[in-house]
Amino acid sequence: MIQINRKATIVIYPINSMGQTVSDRKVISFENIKIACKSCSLVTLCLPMGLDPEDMERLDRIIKRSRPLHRGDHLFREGDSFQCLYIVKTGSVKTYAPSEDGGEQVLGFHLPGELIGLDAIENAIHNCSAKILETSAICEIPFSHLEELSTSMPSLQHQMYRLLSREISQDESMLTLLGKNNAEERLAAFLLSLSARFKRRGFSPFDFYLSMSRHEIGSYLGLAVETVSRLFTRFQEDGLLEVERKHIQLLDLERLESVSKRTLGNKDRVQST
Amino acid sequence: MIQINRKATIVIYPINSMGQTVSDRKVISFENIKIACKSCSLVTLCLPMGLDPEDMERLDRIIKRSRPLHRGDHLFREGDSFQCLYIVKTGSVKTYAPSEDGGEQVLGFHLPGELIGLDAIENAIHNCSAKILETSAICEIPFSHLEELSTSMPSLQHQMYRLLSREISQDESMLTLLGKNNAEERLAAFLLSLSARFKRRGFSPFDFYLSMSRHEIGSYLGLAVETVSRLFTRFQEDGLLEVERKHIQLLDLERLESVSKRTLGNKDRVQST
DNA sequence: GGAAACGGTTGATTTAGATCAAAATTCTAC
DNA sequence: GTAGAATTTTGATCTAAATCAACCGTTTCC
Repeated sequence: MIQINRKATIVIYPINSMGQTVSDRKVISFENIKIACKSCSLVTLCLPMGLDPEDMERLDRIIKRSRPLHRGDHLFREGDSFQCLYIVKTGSVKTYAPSEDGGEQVLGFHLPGELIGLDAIENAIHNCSAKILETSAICEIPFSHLEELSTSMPSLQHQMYRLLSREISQDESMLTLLGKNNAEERLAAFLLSLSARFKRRGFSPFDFYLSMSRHEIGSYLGLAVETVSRLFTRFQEDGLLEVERKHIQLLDLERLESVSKRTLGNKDRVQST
Repeated sequence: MIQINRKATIVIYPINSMGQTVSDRKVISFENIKIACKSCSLVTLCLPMGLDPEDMERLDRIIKRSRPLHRGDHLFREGDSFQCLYIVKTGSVKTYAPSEDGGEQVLGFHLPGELIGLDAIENAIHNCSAKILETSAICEIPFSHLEELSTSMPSLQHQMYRLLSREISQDESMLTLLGKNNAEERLAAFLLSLSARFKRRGFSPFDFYLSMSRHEIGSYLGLAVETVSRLFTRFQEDGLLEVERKHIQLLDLERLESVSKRTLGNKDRVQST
C-alpha cells in the first residue's frame, strides 16, 4: 500500500492507526527508520527518556534497528528464549497468550515508544507471543547488554524500574476494568486509552484508524466479537463517535469519559432511543 | 488469639492461613520477628535471593522490620507518596484499588516472601491500597536506598528486574483468567495458586486457612460473593475439597487442576449429581 | 472474473452469573 | 452472656452478554 503524500515523499508504510487523517501527520521515509535515539521523535516517551546525551549515545549503540516488519510477522512466540526487548518505533504490535485450542487472549496493543517483552525477564522465556498488526519499524535491545549498561548508568536503571513499574500499573488497571466494568465501559475506556496515547504521540486523539480487528478488541476486553460490533453501532447511534470499519472519529470525548466510568452509582445512561 | 503449642513456645500470631493444621508448622516467636535476611526461612524466595553473604549483609542493613501489624491496618493507601517497598514476612496482605462508591477491586493477595508496592515506582505515588488480612510481620525497604544499593550490586539489580518482571507475568495470567475463564475455572485456579504458594513456603498444599473473605475472593476473581459461596459448596459436593468457613482441604488436586483449565475444548464436566 | 476465506454486522435465543431477598451462622463488643 | 453487626449460605428471579445463525461486504488468490 504505497502512496505519495503532498510533500512528494514516498510513504512506505501502509495507512496505519496513527494520524491517517491528521493534517500534521508525520512523514516516514526510508531514511528515518534507522534514526538514532537522539533524533527520534519518541525520545521523550521511550526507554532513553531522561538520559543525558552521553548516556543516550551509549544506549544507542546497543540498539538494533531492523528492516520494517509486516502484518502477521512474529517478534517472538510463547516459549521462545528471551534475548531482546522490543520497542515499537512506528506501527503497532499485539501481545497475546495463545491457548491450546487455537484461541488467544490478547494481552496488549503496543504503540510507538512502548516496550515489549518485559514479562520474559524473570524466566528468560517468553510467556506470550508478539505479532505485528501493521507494517512496523521495531527497535531491538539485547537485554543482557541493557542490563549490563544499566549497572553503570543509574538513570537508565531508574528508567527501567519506572517502565517495569508502569507495566504493572497498567495491567492492574486492566484487571479492574475486566473485574468491575461492563461491556460498554470497557470499550469506552479502551477507545479513550487509544485516544490519549495517540495524543501523546502527536496524532489526533479524535480521529484514528484501528490496526486491530473487532475480534482482537473483544479478546483484549474479555468480550465476544458480536458484542464489540454492537457496541460500536450503539456508540455511533448515541452520537459518541463515527465509525466506518477501522476508521474511528470520537465526537464527544467528555461523554465517552462518563460512559467509561459509569458504575452502579452513576445512573444517567446514554439515550438509547 | 494467643496459644501455646506443643513445644511450649508462645505463638503470638493468630491462627493464620499458613499451615494451621500442618504438623511441621513453623513456630514463630518474638525473637525471630526481627531476624536478619541470612537466617530468614524466606531467603530463597524473597528479595535477597541469590545474593552472596556480603551483599545480603548490605541489603539487610537498609531493611526495617516493624512490630507486627494487625488485621485492618494499612501499609499504605492509594494516593500516598511512595517511600518503601514492603515484603510480607509472616501473615498476609491484600492490595486493592478503592473506587469512589466505597467498593474495591482486589488486585492481589500477598503471602510471605512477596513484594508489595512495585506498581508505585513509576509515579512515586501508590495507586492502590494495601491492607493487612491477619496479624503480620512486614519488612520495609526504603526504595531510594534500595535503588542506590542496586546500582552497585548487579545481582540485586538483576533480582529487582526479575521480581518486577514476575509481577507483570502474574498480572498477565490474571488477565487471561478474567478474560477467558468462567467462574468455576477461576476459583479452581485461585485455590491451586494458593496451594502451590503454600507448598513453596513449606506448608501443606492440601490443608490451609483462607485469610480473606468470600467477598474479597469474589472481588479478586471478578465474581459476586454469592457465586463464590455456591462454588465452594459445589466443589465440596463434587468431592474436590472439604470446606468449613476459612478452612480448606483440597482432596483431589488433579481433578481441581482439570476443572481450572476446562475451556470449551474439554467437555468432561464434574458430576453434578 | 469468480470462488473462497475473512471480517464485520445484525437478529434470535440461551445462559452463566448477577442481583435481590432472606435466613443462618459467626464475630464483636458491651 | 447477649445484642447487634458482619459474613456466609441458600433460594428465586433477572439480565447482560454469550452463543447460534444468517448475511453482507472485502480481500485474496487461483
